Amino acid sequence: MDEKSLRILSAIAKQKTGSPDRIAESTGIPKSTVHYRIQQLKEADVIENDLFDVDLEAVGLSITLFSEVRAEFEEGYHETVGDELAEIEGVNQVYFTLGDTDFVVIAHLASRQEVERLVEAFEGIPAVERTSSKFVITTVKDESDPIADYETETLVDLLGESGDT
Amino acid sequence: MDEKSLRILSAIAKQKTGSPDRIAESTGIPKSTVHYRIQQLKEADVIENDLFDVDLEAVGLSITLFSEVRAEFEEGYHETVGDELAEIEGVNQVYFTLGDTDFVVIAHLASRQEVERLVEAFEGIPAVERTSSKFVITTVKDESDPIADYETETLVDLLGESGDT
DNA sequence: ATTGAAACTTGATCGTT
DNA sequence: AACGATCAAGTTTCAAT
Repeated sequence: MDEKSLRILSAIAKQKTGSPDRIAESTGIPKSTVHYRIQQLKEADVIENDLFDVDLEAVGLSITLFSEVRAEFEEGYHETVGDELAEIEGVNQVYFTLGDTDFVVIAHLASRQEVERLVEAFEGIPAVERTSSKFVITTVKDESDPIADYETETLVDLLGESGDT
Repeated sequence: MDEKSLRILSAIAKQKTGSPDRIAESTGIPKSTVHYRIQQLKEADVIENDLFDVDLEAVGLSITLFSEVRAEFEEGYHETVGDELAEIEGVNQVYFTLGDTDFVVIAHLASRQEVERLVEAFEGIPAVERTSSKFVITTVKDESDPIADYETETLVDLLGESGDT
């Protein structure tokens, strides 16, 4: 991972396209080189896939639910609980966190009924002790792909430590 | 938004590609029709853009930070505070939530120093009262695009209410 | 590893139903 | 609005550096 690859990644994120042509144009790097690099990045699983940004409102998933799920567990139990949470229909993200050692669950849902269904499902898991939920009123910012957030040079600085091609 | 468009959206999410060819192949809908529908969806801003999934670990952004930011404010102040939070370098998502009426901030960062910088930046905002942060240890699930999570038929059911072409 | 140019694959367009 | 055939545009490969 070197400066050139980061410039390409940054350009992809900024222009929100992976087209070799457009990336070549904006970076000044020839398109066959861009292509070559993107291949490498895919092979190294740095880039996983390309997909579309979907407007959640437009498809009816207008409710964003944050839940903190606290669970009582023995050693290793958290993986099981995490997986169980992840499998619930409608759950999009599950994080196991340090500190309070509980789960943060994020879901995008279509109706209040869906919310109720989810909370019930959470509490249906034996190990789950307590859940607390909050709804999103306004999404101030949703830049799920963070690469564009950093200036290329910042990234280069940050990555000065690990160095392999 | 009808059943056919949803089948297409679902296929896009599942196969993680927007290629008319591949969507046509998997849905049985002719590719020129798929193309036509995707155009419509783009025009209606249902599909916003295509982009790449980037492995955050691989680019050095291995720390995920959740922060709850509580702010004291008068009427309308929350937009200002939300924007200020969103502008901080490294912040990826900012939600204003109901219930405790505070902000949830999600950031992907490269180092502890970055974490400290962020927390300081949060607390540098005059209206901010209190912040509490937690780190992600394990990402159990990260399906940022939720469409694939729902079976097509579930989506069709959910969308039975609103109907425009 | 990089590149320019050639070869090919794919997405976008057009005309018909 | 849907679709099959056509065209334009794009990506991928190749050979040379």
